[in-house]
Amino acid sequence: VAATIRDVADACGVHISTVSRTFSAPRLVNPSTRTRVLEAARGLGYRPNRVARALTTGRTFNLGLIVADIANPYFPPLIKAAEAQARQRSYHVFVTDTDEDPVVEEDLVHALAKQVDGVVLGSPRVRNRVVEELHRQLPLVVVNRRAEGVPAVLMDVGRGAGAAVEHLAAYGHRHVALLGGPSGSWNNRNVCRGAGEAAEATGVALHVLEPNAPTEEGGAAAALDVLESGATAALAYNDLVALGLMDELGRLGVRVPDDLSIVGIDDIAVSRLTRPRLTTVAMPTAAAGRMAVDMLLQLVDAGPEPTTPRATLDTSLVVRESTAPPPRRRPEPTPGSPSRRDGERAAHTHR
Amino acid sequence: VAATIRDVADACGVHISTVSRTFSAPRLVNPSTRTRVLEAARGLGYRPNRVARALTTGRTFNLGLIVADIANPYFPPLIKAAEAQARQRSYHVFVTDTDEDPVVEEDLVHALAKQVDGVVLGSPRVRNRVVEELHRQLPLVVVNRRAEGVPAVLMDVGRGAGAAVEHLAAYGHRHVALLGGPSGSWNNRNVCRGAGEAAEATGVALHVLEPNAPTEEGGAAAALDVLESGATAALAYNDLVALGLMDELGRLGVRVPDDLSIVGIDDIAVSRLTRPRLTTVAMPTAAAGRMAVDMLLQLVDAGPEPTTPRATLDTSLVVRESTAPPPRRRPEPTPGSPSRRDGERAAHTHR
DNA sequence: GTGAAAGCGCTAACAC
DNA sequence: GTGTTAGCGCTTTCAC
Repeated sequence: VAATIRDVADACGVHISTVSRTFSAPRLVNPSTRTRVLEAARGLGYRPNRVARALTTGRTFNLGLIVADIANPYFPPLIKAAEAQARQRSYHVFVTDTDEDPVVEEDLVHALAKQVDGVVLGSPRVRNRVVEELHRQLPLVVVNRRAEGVPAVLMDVGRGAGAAVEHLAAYGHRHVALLGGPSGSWNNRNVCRGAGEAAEATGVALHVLEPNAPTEEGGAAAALDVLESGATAALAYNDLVALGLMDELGRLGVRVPDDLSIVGIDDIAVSRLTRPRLTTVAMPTAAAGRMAVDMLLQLVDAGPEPTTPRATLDTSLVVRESTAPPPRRRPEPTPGSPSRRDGERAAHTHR
Repeated sequence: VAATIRDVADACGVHISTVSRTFSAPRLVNPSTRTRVLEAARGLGYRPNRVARALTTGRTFNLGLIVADIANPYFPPLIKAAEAQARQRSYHVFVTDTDEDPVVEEDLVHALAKQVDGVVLGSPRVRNRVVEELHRQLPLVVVNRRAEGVPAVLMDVGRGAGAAVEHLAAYGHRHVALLGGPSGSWNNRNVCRGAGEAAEATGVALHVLEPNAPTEEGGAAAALDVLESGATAALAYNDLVALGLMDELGRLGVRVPDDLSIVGIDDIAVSRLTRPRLTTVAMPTAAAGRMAVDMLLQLVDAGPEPTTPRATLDTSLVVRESTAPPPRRRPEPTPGSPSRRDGERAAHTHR
């Protein structure tokens, strides 16, 4: 039902190549015929078919952006910055979510392959081997991952995690629990490394706990483990985990920061709105999104550089209210505090 | 550099159509040649070019999902549900963000047009005329918008807003401030209507304030207006606005709910983590996402139905801790409380 | 400045 | 079951 280039050509008695030029290289066509074509096109509601165009030119003017979990507030600033940057260069960004599943992630790159001019892989969950392999098949920039020969935007979370541990040590904490994240995540390895080194340097005992899901639920689920570990402070893989933990501790009658200190990582928007406000390691996600798009576009326009670009952005510790000196006695749950997360929900709904 | 269908055909001495069939209609080709083709394909790293395929078939097996602001936690559950539903039917979802800009929104639909089999327009900001026009050009399902002849998934936020006002009235509030949202939003019109009707019915005076951005910043910016309005309670266009307002009121020394009650709309995940926990109107966003994809796929597979489907989902008031009876005296800001949002940030960063 | 012709990578009748 | 042919909508040499 949509008008094609031929309809427009017929409508104003020119060859299709003239119509084509009017849209892709207007300067090559006589101004008067150009306006005639444009008018006919408008009358018919014609728009060049981007799929057909892509088939001949090999260019789509789309970029793909793949993230592990779009519901994690960590990603939106990165996404929006990437989109803004791309839009400025007349590219569109297609965002997709892998649900933290490496298989889905790999599948998505392949699915996007010919439909975009390049892909930004945000915090990949696939293994390095796969990243390198994918990079051979299409322009690829990776965020928070080091892979051989693959352009990358890195955020120095190791330092940030280290600063967090030092901050806790300075308060006098001697036992810190570390709530790990996805094992496929470069980010997580760096958190562990950075925290570990700082712990060693400051003589703090680091209790590394099994990773749960990197979500509020994961954080809530870890509450008892944290208490049992005997730690007086916890460093969480991300703010969501920290917030979930903090909330669950509240239910258990453990006060933050009086009984237990908590540090998150990411500095998502809401961390500033909770009570207590969350102490956290701020990640420069917007800058990372912008930069990833810049690198990708350079890759697309100019081909692979002789030297693979790699940018590392600084993180910084933001001290708010969820950290304090350790209590005299180790924290314990107050028996009798119910732990139902949605108790308030069932009772009051209209109709 | 990527292998084409011809490379595979040559590699195993068959015609390209046989290769084509092995991928799009395997049952039509002899099992033995099929495995030969498959092996050659694997050896060459061949994958059918989805763009080329789309050009002939007219089908991409992609869906577009356009949202006003991906950073608004209202959308992710809808997005994830839509993706899950689509994935189950082997479709991919491309998400894009309009930045609340109607012009970008319209442009995005056109850009997506031939690259997807249909689009879900989540909470459109464009005018109805435009929605109807777009619907004529490609399969389209709209969320939270009624437009002539356009399939829609609606959430009955009017009722929810009404329930919120009734809840406040029952507590004894007589003056309620209403913080409106984007004027292009059907949702906002319904909030206003629902709240207005309930206010009338319960004898509550509704103070409708100028809409700010539907974000935390917008809510914070409205704090003084709310106080000046003389209201003892506020209903916000969404949870983000409510949370921003609540936080700013805290800075001004106004206590929630003791001095002022607040009700949000959406029930985003974090509304359960703030102190006080936010009373809000829960929106069934995940169900809406699922349903929108179902409708769209039906539209794509079966063509337009004789009768345009329209589903309306219920909303429900979730009473938490941000509402209470009005104070004896009207709330006033405590002079001397500074209102710097990021004051804590500048001071403590490592290096 | 414009037309003619070839072809991007694939599918879909239609023969055989 | 497989090969042949035409063509999806567009761009891009190459002539004129």
